[in-house]
Amino acid sequence: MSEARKWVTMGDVAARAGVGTITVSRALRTPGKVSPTTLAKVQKAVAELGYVLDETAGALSSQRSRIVGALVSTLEESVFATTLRGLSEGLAEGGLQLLLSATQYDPETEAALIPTLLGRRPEALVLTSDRHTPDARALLERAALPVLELWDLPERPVHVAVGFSNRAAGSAMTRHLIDTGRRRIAFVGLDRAHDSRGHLRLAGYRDCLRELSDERVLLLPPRRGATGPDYGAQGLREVLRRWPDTQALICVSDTLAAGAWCEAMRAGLSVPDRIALTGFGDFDMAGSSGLALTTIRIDGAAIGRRAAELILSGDMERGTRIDLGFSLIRRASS
Amino acid sequence: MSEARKWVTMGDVAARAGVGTITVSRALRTPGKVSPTTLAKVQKAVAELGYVLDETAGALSSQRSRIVGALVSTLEESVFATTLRGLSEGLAEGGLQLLLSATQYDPETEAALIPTLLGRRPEALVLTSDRHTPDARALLERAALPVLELWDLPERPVHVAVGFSNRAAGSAMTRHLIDTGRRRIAFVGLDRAHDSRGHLRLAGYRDCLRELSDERVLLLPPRRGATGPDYGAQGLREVLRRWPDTQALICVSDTLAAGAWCEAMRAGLSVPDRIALTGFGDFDMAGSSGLALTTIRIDGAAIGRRAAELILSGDMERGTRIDLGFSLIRRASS
DNA sequence: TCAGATGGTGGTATCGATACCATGATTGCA
DNA sequence: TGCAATCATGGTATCGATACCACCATCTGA
Repeated sequence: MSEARKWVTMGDVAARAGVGTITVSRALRTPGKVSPTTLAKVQKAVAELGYVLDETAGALSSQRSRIVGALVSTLEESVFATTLRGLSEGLAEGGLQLLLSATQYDPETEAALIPTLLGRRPEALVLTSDRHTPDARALLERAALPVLELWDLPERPVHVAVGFSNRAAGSAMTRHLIDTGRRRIAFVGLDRAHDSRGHLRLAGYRDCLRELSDERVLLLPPRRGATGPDYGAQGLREVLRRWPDTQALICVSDTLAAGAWCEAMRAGLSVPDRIALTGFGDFDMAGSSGLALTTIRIDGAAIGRRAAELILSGDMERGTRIDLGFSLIRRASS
Repeated sequence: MSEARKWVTMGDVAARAGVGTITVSRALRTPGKVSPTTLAKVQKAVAELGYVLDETAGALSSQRSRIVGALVSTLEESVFATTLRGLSEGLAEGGLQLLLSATQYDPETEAALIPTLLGRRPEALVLTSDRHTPDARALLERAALPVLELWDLPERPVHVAVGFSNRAAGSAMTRHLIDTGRRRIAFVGLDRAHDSRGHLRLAGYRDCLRELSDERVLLLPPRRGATGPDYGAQGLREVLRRWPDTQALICVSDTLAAGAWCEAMRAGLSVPDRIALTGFGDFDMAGSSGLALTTIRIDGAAIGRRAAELILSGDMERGTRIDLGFSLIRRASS
C-alpha cells in the first residue's frame, strides 16, 4: 500500500456542491431538513467524490459515538453467535454499530478489555458474563453508560440483565429425567473456575436430586486442545466406570452430550434404553436430522434483540432482570 | 439510567496531577518519554478519577483510528470464529481493535455495510468474501486503506488475499476417494447463489471427475430454518434415490456430512462400507471422539493471524495472494 | 400592512485529544 | 567555563464534524 490516498472531507463535498459544510452534514444526517434542490446537489457531490461521513469526527462533536461495546466469552460457541446476530441486527436499526472483543472466559482478560472498549465512549456495554474482577466492576459502576449483562440473571446486576435462569434449566432437565422414571442420574461438566453457567446448571441438578439418593457429579479438568466431544466421551466412560448402574447422564452442554452419544454408539450402549443423554443449547446437531438430543433451547437471538431494544429505548431501571426463559426439548436421546 | 454522569477528560486528570494535558497524553501513550516522578503523579490521578483515554478524540487528532473493520459472512459458523480469534488476538498486540459486522452471505448487505465501517476510518478492512457488488468494489478501490480478503484466493484481489484454494481442496477430496477405490462419487451442496466457496469445491470435484464416467451433483435449495444436518440428511436420501449405486458422498461442509452420517445410521447403511462420507471444515464433531469424519482442515486462526501480521507490518504489495493451504484428514467415514 | 412564525442556510465555537514547535533545565565534552 | 546536545514539559493550532445561534426569505393571520 504505497500510495497514501487522502480521505475526502465534508468541506470538499461542500465546496463541490457550492454549499456550506453544515448543509452537507444536514443532508446526510437529516435529509428532511434540507430543500430538495440542495439535497440533490449534495448527493451528487457525495457520489462523485465517493465521500463517506467521518463518524470519528462526528462522534467527537456530537458526543454520540453510535457504538455499542460487546464482550463475549467466546466467539466459538454458536449460542453467543446467535445472540450477537440478534443484537447487531437490532442495533443497526438504530444506527448503532458493535465493537466486539472476546474474553476467552477469563475475568482478567475481561478486566483488561473493558477499558479498551470504554475508550471508544460507547453508548452502552454488553457483557455475556456476570463474573467480573473487583476492578472491572468498579470501572463499570462509575462509567457513564448503561451496562447489560446477558445470558444470566445475576443476583446483583451492574445495571440490567437479560437472560434466563441456568439453575432453573438444570433443575428442569433433572426433573424431566426423574419424571420419565430415571433414578440414578449423573452430571458431567467442565472444571472451569469461571464458568458460572455450568456451575449454576449443576446447582439446579443438585436442587432436584436432594429427593433422590446419591449425587453423581463429574467435573473434568480442561485440557489444551480438547474439544467438547472429547470431554463428553471421556465423561461417559468415567461415569460408567465409577457408577456402572447410571441410567441417565446430564451433560453441561450439547457438544459434550454429542461426544457422549458417539461414545455410547461405539461402546454398543443403546440410547436412551441403557443410558439416557441430555445436553444444553440445542445446537445444529441436536436436531432430529442429527443426533436427536434432548436439550434446553435458549433463544439467543431474542436475548440479543431484547438487549438492543433496551439500549435504543434507553429506559433501563437500575437492577432490572429480564427473564426470557428457556424450553426443554425432548428428543430420542431420553 | 437516569443519572447522566460525565466522562472525565484528560484536562481533569492534568489539573489533578498538576501537569499539562499533553504530559498526560504522553504518560499514557509513551510512558518512556515522561520522567518517573510525573509518570507516578499522572498514574495516581488517572486511578483516582477512573480516567479512560478517549480514543474518539485521539483518532481525530492523530488521524489513526486504531480500528480494523471486519465483514464476515456469518458469525454462526465456527470456521470464521477461529479466524476472528486469530485476527483479533494478532491485532491486539498492535493495539488495534476489531469493528465487526456480518453480511449473512449477501453481497447487497455487504455493500450496505462497507460505508458504515469506512465511516470509522479504519486502518484496514478485512472481508471473508471475494464476491462484491460493482459499487462496493469501486468504493473499496478508491478508499484510502488496505483491503484484505480472507478464505479465498480470488483471481483479482482488491489488494491482498489470504486463504487457500477451495477448488484444490475439492479436488484433493475427490482424488482421495478415487485413490481409495471409489468410482461412483456424488457431491451435495447448497444452491446459494453467492456461496462462491461451495461452487469452487464443486469445481474441484468436477476437475477430478472428468476421468471417471458420470457426474452426480445435487444442489439443494435453501429453506428458511433448515440446518446443515437437515440438508445433509435430505442430500443422502436424494442422492441414493437418484443414483442408488453411489459409493461415496462429498458434502460441501461438515454439518451436511454430519447430517448425512446420522441419516445413514438411521437407514442402517454402514459408513464407509456401503457409502463413504466426507465433509469440509473439521468442526468439533468431526473428531475421533465424535463422528470421525474424513474432512478438510483449514487453520482458520492462522489465516486470521497472518492477516493481522500483514496489517501491522503494513507491507502489502497490491495483488498479493497468500496461500496457507489445507490438510486432508482421513478418518473412519471413508 | 405588519408582527410573528416558519423553513432553509451559513458562521463560528466546540468536542477531547495529539502534532508541532518552543522553552527551560540538565548534561556532556572540549 | 562555555556551547551544543538532550531531556522533560507546556502552549497553541489542528483534526472533521456538529451544536448553537443568527440571518434572510417566505408565509400566515389579524
